[in-house]
Amino acid sequence: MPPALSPRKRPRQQRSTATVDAILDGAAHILESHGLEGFNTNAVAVRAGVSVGSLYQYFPGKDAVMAALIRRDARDFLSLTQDAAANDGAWTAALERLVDVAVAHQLDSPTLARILDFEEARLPLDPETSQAEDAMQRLIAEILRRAPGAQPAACAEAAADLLHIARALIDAEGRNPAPDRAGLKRRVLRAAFGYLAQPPPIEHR
Amino acid sequence: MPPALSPRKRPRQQRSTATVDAILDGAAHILESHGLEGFNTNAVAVRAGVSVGSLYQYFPGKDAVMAALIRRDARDFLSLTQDAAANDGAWTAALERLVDVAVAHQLDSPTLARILDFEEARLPLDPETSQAEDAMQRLIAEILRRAPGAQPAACAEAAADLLHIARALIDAEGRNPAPDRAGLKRRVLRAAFGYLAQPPPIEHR
DNA sequence: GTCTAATCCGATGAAAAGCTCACATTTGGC
DNA sequence: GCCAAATGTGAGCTTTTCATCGGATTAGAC
Repeated sequence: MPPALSPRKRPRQQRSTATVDAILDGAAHILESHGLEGFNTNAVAVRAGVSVGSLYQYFPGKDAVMAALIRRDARDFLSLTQDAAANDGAWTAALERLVDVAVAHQLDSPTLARILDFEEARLPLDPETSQAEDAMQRLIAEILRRAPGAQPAACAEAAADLLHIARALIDAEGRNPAPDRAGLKRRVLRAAFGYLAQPPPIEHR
Repeated sequence: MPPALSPRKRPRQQRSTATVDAILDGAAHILESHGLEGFNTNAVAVRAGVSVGSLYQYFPGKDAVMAALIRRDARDFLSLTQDAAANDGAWTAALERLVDVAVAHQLDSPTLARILDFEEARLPLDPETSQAEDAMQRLIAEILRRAPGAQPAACAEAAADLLHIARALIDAEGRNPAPDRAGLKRRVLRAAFGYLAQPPPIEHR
């Protein structure tokens, strides 16, 4: 039976939460610098400055570390997103802030972002992660509903599409050695507003 | 030293090219059904109905198998693309055919497509693959130049963006158990034509 | 039919990675 | 200070995967 994904033991003292954090930081660092190939429990433990044994105290296996990393990232990103989506001002301004946040977040560790995205599709994601994912999508849909002429029913679909589009463009730019943030932002906004302005094409028979 | 990526030996007889094909088919099948985790040389050989030894006759290591798979896929996709981009009719019709081809190709083996895409970012790609990639982008850019009011200089960037956007949307739909091809096509076209219709947003200071 | 080069085979060793466990150390409550 | 519970350690066992090599088999030229 493959090891489970949920944490093995909950840290009770302060030092152990520090250990868990160190492990996640170490994992993130290794993924960013050496990719999935370099990601193994021994390397993560060394990088985190703890022993493998400690790692296995809190995580039943390496996939559990990955799942925890995904969860943490989803949490962080949702939090940033919620700040950016504050309900004041024009909906276009909110969308721009959202793009800003996404660009900053994903371009900060482009390789890591890419890997987490990939792994998220493979791992059965825990409730908290999928909840965060849903919340983010609803948040975007809410903004889209503030657009004049928006069809409320179609906003969920549009939100999902916009998320995927933005991720893809940022991700591609992140593979460049010297990403052009301003140009990237311009292109993401162009794609987003273009998608929204475009009346859905007529279905062919 | 990690094994190289270029093929080790070129097949000379008919049966050996059949072996190489079987290996690539086996690899594709395993990636589609068991993902990257299931992808190891022994499993590929078994699935291909050959022995590991034969695999290593033609590939110096598993990454070489992956590289060959990526190369074959790029070749195939470029060929389909070239057919679809035939220079007759409206540019919009050509773009629609392109989307059709992309949807069909990528939705045929969604997991495989996703993995190849991911691995392409990791592996140093051989000349033929990057050449095919370039050709495809130029092909799309050519179509975009036929659009009225198109800025020829900006078409390369737009082509790259459209490729990424289409890939992302198809990929996302491919993760559904029952993809909705028609709806997907509609959304991809919406994103594409929307992007193209949208005047690039003004740069903020 | 014979001969040579090409191809194929798969047991087997080497290497890497996953994971455990017996024991050491630290913490916090009393 | 003392003690129980929590936490930390890392050598080393197990499992998985990579890759090779000596020898068997097959194809195609003559």
